[in-house]
Amino acid sequence: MANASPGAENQSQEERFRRIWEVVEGIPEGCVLNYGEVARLAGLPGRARLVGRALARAPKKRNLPWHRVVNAQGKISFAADSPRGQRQRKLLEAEGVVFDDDTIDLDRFSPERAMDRLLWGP
DNA sequence: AAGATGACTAACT
DNA sequence: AAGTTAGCCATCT
Repeated sequence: MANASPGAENQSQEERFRRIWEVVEGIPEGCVLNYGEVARLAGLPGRARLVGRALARAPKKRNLPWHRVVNAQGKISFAADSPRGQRQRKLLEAEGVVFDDDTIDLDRFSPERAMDRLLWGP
């Protein structure tokens, strides 16, 4: 039988998650990327929501820098007063990401910009 | 099994 | 500036 096992259908989904996790792992310290961007880089354009799902289901074991993913407005996608929201903000601030009234300047803290800093200096 | 939900976003009011 | 709408689609009820 070609694909009667329940696991077979989940294979491609697992594959997508893995690609998303790989992209997130590639975000340098002190940088952030938004969900849509991560999706694009993972070869899944237009599927920002899938990135959120993938992060929610990421194995703890993997030690993903999940906190470096924020929404397209440069804001944390958890309520600012929620435990998760505060934890994410703390993690980011600890690596030098600056919040301007709950909002991060995505250009300033993009990995692209980090590369420019390396080449041209701050 | 069908409908709601959501760690989203771009495009419109 | 802030709210709504339409795409998105795997998971959860």
